[in-house]
Amino acid sequence: MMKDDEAAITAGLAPARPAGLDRRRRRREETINEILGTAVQVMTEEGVAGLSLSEVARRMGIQPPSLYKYFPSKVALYDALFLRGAQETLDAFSAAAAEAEPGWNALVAGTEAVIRLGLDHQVVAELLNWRPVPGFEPSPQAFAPSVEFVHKIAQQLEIAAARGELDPAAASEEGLALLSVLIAGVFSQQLANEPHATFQQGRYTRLTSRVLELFRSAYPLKEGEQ
Amino acid sequence: MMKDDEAAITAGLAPARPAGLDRRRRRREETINEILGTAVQVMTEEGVAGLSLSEVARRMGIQPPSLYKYFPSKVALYDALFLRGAQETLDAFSAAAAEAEPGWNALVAGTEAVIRLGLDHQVVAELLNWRPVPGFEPSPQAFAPSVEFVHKIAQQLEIAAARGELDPAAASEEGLALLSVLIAGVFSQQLANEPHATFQQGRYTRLTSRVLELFRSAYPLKEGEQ
DNA sequence: GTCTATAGCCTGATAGAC
DNA sequence: GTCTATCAGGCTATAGAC
Repeated sequence: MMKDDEAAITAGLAPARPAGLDRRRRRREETINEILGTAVQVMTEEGVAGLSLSEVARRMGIQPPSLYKYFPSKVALYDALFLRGAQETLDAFSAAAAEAEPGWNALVAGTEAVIRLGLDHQVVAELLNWRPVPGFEPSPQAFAPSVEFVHKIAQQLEIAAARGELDPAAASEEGLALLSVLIAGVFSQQLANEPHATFQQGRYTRLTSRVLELFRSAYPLKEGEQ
Repeated sequence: MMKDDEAAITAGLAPARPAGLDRRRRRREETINEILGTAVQVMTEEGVAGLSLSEVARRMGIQPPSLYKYFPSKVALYDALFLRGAQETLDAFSAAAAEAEPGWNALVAGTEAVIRLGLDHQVVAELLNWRPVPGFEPSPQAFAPSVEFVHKIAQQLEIAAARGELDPAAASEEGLALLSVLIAGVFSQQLANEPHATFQQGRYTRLTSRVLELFRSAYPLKEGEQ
């Protein structure tokens, strides 16, 4: 059984000054990335919970014990996948939001970018948003980007309220919960019922902007607000 | 369990043949129900995909091969769980809707009942709404109640439109998709983030009526409609 | 319909040689 | 860091006695 070790992040950063060590570290990171990529492939075929270290090793042409030089346990591998996925999600939101006008427009752009990313990396999205692996919970470090992500959404809600694009009540716990319900609804319906559709054509994802407008209409500006 | 006591009691009273066959069939159904119930327990602890026939047998105090007298394979067991869950969901919706005024009120009552049922039977709800078991797809028979369920919702949308509670545009493919997005959003967020909360207290489920009102406002009556 | 026994796989993880 | 060898267990499913 899984010993339920510390789900430590194992992308160990050695102090490494000399040049030879640098190259070795780079090779190590490449191998780690190959393991993560192969793991995603396996999960895509066998389900998130169906990940098998033996199968990963088999596909990489190495022996299972070698994997333990990079990840001390299966849980640690899940943790690394979670961390990478959460960071990518945060980056996608930030990048899309940064290119739009701050406030409501940034929120819409960021949301769409995150849904698109999730469609492209479905198993990772499952790992991030649901709880498909009993016994696995992300470590605080792996979860940190997700926290930051929520924080950024709240920020944009506040900006939108300050700009008079939404009623200030939208920038609240309730507003955040409502927004997350709408986005999760679009995403989970699409994934469960039509996982291979594109964002544009998906029966549910194509409702994204309609749903976001619905959110906006839930917090209409009151008389006298800008 | 108590099955043995019951068998002992009825053994002396049972008339010759016809009733004997009857009793045997009833016992068989009881065993099947016990298997299904135990399977739900195991899935609750180990995840939907973590269901193990050996573990079911262990908890029932029988040997694994005995299970094969009732279900020819593990997939067949999943299928039976799916069928039972889908039927219960349909029944819950129908019962709640029947007690309310047909149309919008019935839709609201039915929706709430289904979400409550899902909260009480979370693993079954996962099996019904997501795809947690790679390689398992419900058979047409097991899926039939789900089809009927969607049909009933569409019916109530039409009734609501006919009664002038919604714009007729709500009774469309798009309206159905939008409604399913909203309900799935509430449910999946609650399950993923606060699975142990009650319907009343859940950070997301308590938004249910707010979200349904939002749906209604997405299809406002036009001038001149009743 | 229950059981024992077992086939024929799979898994995660460790020890230790090279 | 790679390997072989192996532990110690898990699993689904089948065969056949009772």
